[in-house]
Amino acid sequence: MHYQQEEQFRYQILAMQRAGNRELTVQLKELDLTPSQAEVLTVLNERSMLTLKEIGQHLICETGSPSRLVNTLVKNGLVEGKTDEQDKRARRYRLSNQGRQKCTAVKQIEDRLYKHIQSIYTEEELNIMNQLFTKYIEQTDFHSVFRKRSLHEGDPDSGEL
Amino acid sequence: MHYQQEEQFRYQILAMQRAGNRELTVQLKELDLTPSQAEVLTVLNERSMLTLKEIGQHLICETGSPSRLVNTLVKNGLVEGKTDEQDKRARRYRLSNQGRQKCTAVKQIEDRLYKHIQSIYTEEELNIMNQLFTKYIEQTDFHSVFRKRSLHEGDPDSGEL
DNA sequence: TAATCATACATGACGTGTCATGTATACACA
DNA sequence: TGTGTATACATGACACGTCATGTATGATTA
Repeated sequence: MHYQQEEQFRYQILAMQRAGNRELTVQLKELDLTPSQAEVLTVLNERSMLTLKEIGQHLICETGSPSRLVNTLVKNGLVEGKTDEQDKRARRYRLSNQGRQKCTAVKQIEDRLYKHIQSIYTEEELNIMNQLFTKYIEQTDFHSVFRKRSLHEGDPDSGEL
Repeated sequence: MHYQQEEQFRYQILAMQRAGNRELTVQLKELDLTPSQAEVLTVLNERSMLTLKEIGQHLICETGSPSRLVNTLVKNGLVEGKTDEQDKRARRYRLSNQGRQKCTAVKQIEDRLYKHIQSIYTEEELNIMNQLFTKYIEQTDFHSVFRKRSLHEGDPDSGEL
């Protein structure tokens, strides 16, 4: 078959993502959170008082602005938002106390996931894959997300907000 | 930071899948198809007269049975289904003529994607990643999908239907 | 045969990714 | 100032992945 490696690669990426997401979904259910919601909490835990647009720029999702996602978290009392004084179009969001508590619980669940990954791959193998992944992601819109969130190894800082 | 490599790995898998899916979505839009729908067509092109359950076992998706997905394709005239004679609970599906035509168009788009992957990675690099991915996927429900669809390199046959 | 359980599928619900569109505010500039 | 354009966000639409539940049919067995 033509492109056998490429086809396998494509579907295996899909399978890895789906499998990981399912695992996370199950674990996060006990916190009444979805993986997407947990990602927002994590972002707001690292940098507070972000606007919707800025939150979106830190997520591996959404071309547009994740208003529904954040509004669900506001409705559930995990995130507080208030209109920006300078720019009344924008709203700035931060974790509530309850949100901060959830966030530490999320961290524990993420740690479990990371331990699972460690049980499958050596640091060397992860390093190889991460470097190869970067080659692909560099060519996509997501590259800036990784820089902003300091998820790339050598990154000293994330640059401007 | 703890688990720096593992966290980067997790999010990069997500980003790769999202980026690839977006690219495919754009390309497939000119065929009025979604990536999921295209996957069903591809599966039915390789093996005809499958039941819903069997189709589901060949997709990288769905714990359950993808009835809506297939029904959309039936409604759009790309797939035909008829009740199984032996087992009246089951329905067997196959491509219509129109579905077969779409399928060749899908193949061209997939080839473009595979060429794009080739432009980023050498065969050697793909081989390394594929082997590492397999270590993860072996531990998930998706392992059987890859065997059934002969998407693993050494697979001589896919076993039973 | 009748009762029970398992299976194949359909369907409704929910959250989400994506796109298109609408609304309020900010800004630029004549 | 007023007018047009850009921006931040909200919202509706659609398809999908996931789960729970319902329905028809098949299989088992008392």
